[in-house]
Amino acid sequence: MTEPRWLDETQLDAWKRLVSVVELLPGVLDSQLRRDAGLSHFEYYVLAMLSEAPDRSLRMTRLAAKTDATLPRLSHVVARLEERGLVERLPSADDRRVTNAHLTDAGWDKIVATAPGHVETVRTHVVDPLTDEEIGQLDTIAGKILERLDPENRTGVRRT
Amino acid sequence: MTEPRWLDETQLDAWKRLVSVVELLPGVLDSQLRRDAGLSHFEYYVLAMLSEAPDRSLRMTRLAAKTDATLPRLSHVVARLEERGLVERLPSADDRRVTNAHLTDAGWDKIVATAPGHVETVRTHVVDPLTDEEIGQLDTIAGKILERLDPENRTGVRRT
DNA sequence: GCACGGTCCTTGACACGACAACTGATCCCA
DNA sequence: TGGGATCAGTTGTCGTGTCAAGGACCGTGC
Repeated sequence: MTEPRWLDETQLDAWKRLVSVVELLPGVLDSQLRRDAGLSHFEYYVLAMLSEAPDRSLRMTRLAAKTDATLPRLSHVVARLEERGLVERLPSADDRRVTNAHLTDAGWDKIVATAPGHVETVRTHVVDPLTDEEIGQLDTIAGKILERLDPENRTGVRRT
Repeated sequence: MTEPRWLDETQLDAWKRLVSVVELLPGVLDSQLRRDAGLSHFEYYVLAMLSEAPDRSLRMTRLAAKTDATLPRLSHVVARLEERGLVERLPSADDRRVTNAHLTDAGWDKIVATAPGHVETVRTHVVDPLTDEEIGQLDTIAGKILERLDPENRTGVRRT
C-alpha cells in the first residue's frame, strides 16, 4: 500500500464546498418543482430533454444517457410519467428491442408552463450570484470533472 | 406573471454540466466506499466529521448541519451506525433534550482504514484533473452558490 | 436455419431519504 | 409555579433509486 497523498487545506475546503452543493442542490430543485408543478427535478429534466429532441422523442438508452440515469431508474420514471399522460412509449419498428419515449402534447404543455419558474430558481441559486467569468470557469471545471466521472461521455454535454 | 429571463447558451451549458456532476458524483463516491468499506458516502462523511470534532463527538443538530442533512435523516443513519458499533449516542447531562454522537474506537479505526482509498477517489475524479487555480475558482464558485442554497450558513463551511 | 453472445428494456425486492406526527425537555413570562 | 411556545430528537410511512435477474430481440458463425 502506497502512502496516501492527502489533500492540502485549500483542496479540502473546495472539496467540502462541492460536497455541500451536491448534497443541497437537488433538494432545492426538487422542492420548487414539486411545489409548483408536482414534478421531481429528474422528471422535469426527462421532459426537458425530450422537448429538445427531434420529434420530441428519444430511445430509452439515449434518454438515460442525456439525463445521467441508469436504465432501470429511467424505466421506472418513464412508466410513472406515462401513467400521468406526459410521455408515451412507442416500440420501434426497425428494432423491436428499442422503446422510444415521446413527449405528449400534455407533456409539452406541462414543461412550457413549468420552465419559467424553474429557470428562475436556477438563476436565483446558481447563475445570478456568479459573474460571466465565473460561469465560464464553472463550465470548464465541471467539464473536466465529468471527463473523469463519465469517461464515455455518454451525455454528450461535453465538447472536449 | 413577468416575462421569464431565459438562460443564454453559455449559462445553459454550464448549468447542464453542473447538473451532470450533481447527478453522477454521488454514485461514484457511494460505489467506491460501498465496495471498499461497506459505507455510503454520507455515512463516511458523518464519521469523518466526528473524527475531526473535539472529543470525537458532536450533538446531533450540529452534526446534521455539518453534513448538510436533515435531522430525521441523520437520526436514521446514526441509528444504523450505532448498531454497527461505529458510533454511540450519549444523552447530554446539561440539556437532556440533547444527544451527543460519539465516534467509537471501532469507528475511528474504520475511518482511518477507509480514508486513504476515499481520498484517492476524490483526487482521481475531482482534484487531480484541476489546476491549483481552478481549485481556487471552484472554492469561490461553490461558496457563492452555497450562500444562496443555505443562507443560514448552517454548515460553517463558508467563511463569508 | 439455428444457436449463442450481446443489446435493450422491464420487473421485483430491498435500502435509503423526505415528510409529518409525536415525545420529552427547556424556556419564558405572567 | 404553572402553562404555552419552542426546541431536540425519534419514529413510521411513503416515494423513489439501486441492484440483480429476467425476457425479448438482434446478429453473426457455422
